[in-house]
Amino acid sequence: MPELPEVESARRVIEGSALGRRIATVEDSDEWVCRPHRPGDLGRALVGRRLTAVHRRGKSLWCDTSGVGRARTPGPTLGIHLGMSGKIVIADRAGREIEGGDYWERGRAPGDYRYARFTLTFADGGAMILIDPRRLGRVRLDPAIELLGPDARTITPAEFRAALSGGTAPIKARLLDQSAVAGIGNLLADQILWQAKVFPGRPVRELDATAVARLQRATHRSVEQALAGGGVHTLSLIEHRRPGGHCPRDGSPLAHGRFGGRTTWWCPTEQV
DNA sequence: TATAGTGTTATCGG
DNA sequence: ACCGATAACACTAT
Repeated sequence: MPELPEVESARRVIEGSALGRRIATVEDSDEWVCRPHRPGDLGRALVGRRLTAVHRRGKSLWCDTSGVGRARTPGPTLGIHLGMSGKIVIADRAGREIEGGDYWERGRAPGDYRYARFTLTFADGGAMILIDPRRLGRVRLDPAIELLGPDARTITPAEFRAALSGGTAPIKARLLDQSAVAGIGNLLADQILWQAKVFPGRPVRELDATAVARLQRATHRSVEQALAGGGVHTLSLIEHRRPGGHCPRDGSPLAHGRFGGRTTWWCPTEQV
């Protein structure tokens, strides 16, 4: 289930395997995932076009589309959000599947399309499919990407300081606020706070400059480690984030509670 | 059987 | 109005 690193691997799969193929049919009948569009809207907008590029900011993906036929005017962008249980599957011409990242701990058999919520069929016979059991993902045209904060992978120190300044929210709630910093989910937030040795419930206005700097470095380090390791599950705190788990640095029993509306785990001796 | 869950957003309350 | 907390969304796994 995707946070920034998993969404980036889905982006790379689309980039490597879906660009340039002409869209022949669109299955957009899931009115919840495709809201506010009506069934048929996405098909009318996309059939005959090709995906020409795929971008990511935070956990949001969007594809540029070509003009139809010889028309120069590009089409709308196709926005995709994976929600909590979304996954991109690409089938090549031979029907073989490439999955968008291995972040689904629970395996899915190739060819299991029970939870297909949106499908582009290409003229060459392949397809790009959004598999999403919980239907918390989203597909829509021309999504408002500008509402998101700077991407957590590339945010600058000045942008990071601005994102954390002002307000009274616990730092964990602010890290989860996609309009402040885009891409940090519940697990990544716990890892970042643990790495920076900051208590998740600390109000942002109480953070001094050194804590903010530690948080920024921890954000970059955690994102890069998760990208290299194949997902947020491979991060050190996350592997111990369960009942009976201990801090991988000092061995203290981990504490858990609720901040920003989400279950939170932390080291009660190091995170202050 | 009851509950929690790696995300987002509308709504509620201070 | 601003800010933060909460419930709802739909479904699966424990």
